[in-house]
Amino acid sequence: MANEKTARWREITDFLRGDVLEEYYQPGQALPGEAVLADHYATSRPTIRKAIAQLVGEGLLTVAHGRGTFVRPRAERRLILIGQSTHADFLSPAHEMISNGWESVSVPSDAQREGVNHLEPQLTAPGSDDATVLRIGKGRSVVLRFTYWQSTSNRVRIALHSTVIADLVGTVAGQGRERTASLDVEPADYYSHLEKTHGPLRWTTTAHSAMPYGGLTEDLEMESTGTPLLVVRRIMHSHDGRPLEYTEIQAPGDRFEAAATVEGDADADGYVALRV
Amino acid sequence: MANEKTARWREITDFLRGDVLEEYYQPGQALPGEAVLADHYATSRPTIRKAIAQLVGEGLLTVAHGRGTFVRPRAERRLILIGQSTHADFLSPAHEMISNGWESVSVPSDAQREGVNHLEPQLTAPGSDDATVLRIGKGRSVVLRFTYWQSTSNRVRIALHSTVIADLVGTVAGQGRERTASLDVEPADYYSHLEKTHGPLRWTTTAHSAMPYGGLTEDLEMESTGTPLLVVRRIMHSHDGRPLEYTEIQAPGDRFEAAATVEGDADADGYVALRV
DNA sequence: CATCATTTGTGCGTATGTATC
DNA sequence: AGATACATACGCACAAATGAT
Repeated sequence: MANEKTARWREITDFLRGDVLEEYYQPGQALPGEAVLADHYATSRPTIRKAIAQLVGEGLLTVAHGRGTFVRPRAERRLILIGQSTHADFLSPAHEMISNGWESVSVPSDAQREGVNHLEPQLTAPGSDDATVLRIGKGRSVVLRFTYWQSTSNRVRIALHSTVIADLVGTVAGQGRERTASLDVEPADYYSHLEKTHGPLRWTTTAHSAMPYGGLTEDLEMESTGTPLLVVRRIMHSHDGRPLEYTEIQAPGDRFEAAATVEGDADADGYVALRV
Repeated sequence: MANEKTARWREITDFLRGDVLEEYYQPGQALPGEAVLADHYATSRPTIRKAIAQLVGEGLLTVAHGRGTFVRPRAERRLILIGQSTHADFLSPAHEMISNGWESVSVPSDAQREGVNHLEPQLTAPGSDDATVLRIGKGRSVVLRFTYWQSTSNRVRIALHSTVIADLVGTVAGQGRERTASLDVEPADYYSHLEKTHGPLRWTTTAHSAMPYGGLTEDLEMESTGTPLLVVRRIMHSHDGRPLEYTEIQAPGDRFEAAATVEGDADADGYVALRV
């Protein structure tokens, strides 16, 4: 026997997914209310809600409080060109991004970061990602800069972080909580300084995906679930291969893609968002 | 006043996420049982389950029926090198991937595809993605090949698809359901044939992320939720920019990253999985 | 502007099933 | 076999957002 019974909510998930993929419910269209669906499938509202939650997690539906459940339209993805020959410091103050259709925005999570402003260099202990990527111990110090950019054309946001090993742009004395530092180099001069002291520089660019958590979904104004992040990392290496700095771009995965090589005319309109 | 009340399950989500990120619960470690947590936070089991479900969706926890809830360890990511100069046909029969540490595997969803075998060229109507990427109408035909590869070293899987516009490798007569076709070119010769007839070829390689759905999570043996896909697409263009074929790689987003440029010695061990 | 119907969100209780050890 | 832990499912009540009246 052993009837291999599938959970009711999974069955309903499959039914609804089928209806969405076959465009029985079309993009942007509202699904019947939860009560109606519960009635239709002869089940309870919690079971329907579970099925819907699953499809939201798969990126196929969005739910709007008080309005209804909708088929999520697929957005066009803009390109982040990676592995380019030029390697600008996107976190340099007054970067040319402003003239390229981006504007700096403040985000909800700014409220939690008292006294820390966008682009203001901040001396801190490395996070575990920082420590791994830069191959340093947790006892060392890094200079952190970050900001949020919003495209003026379509309001899509990205988060930008830069992490530099602190010793390279300043003098760090002591360690742990006793640590003091004087930063000898202006942020605008970081890249040229590092080129002088550790060049010729080499670069590694990677793209991966992850799920956003905490306030990031709100900061980037993403759908709360069902949208992965596209994370682009560019690591600056010294001439002998030691990591010096890295720039991380966090972008909504439904609105951006990374491209290594592009077919000719794609460059034309606002299709290319960033050259990394 | 206006107390801005946050939902209880969100508060608990934040508590638990903090505990995980600060490694109060360490990677691989089990959390207390749902009943214990419910008691600890003076709430009910469904509320605890909702918080846990959220963190599973964020990729921080995994739940094992009958065993417990665990902090998800972070796996190393292997590289998919994109934008390389060589452009092999990964779907060619007996491709050298076998000698490079990959083996072909059958997957659960094979059971649903009656009569269709891996790597067996299949004449079909283009899916909506195919139609968009290849810039053809739904009325045209394409030749589809696909297979699943598993790394012999760490058992990680990827899915590979290739879609060729059917006219380019065979003769299609009629349309719609009346369509018949004779494929004039052997799959092993697709690339050389297209080079001859439409070369010199040009290539575009992109990487994006998306949420997997349907049987794909099982086929790739991914965590059922909380893991995005990394999708790498390589499009073959004719000398005059017309898309001819495209190869799509679907990989678990927690196990792979795409890299455009790599720092020297990364090549050494099994770190580089694929050159696309 | 206020009200009301509709729709989704939150939360608890309860019962039972199934997997693991 | 029994204990423990997670999974499924239903019912209920009330809160909050939305849009129409």
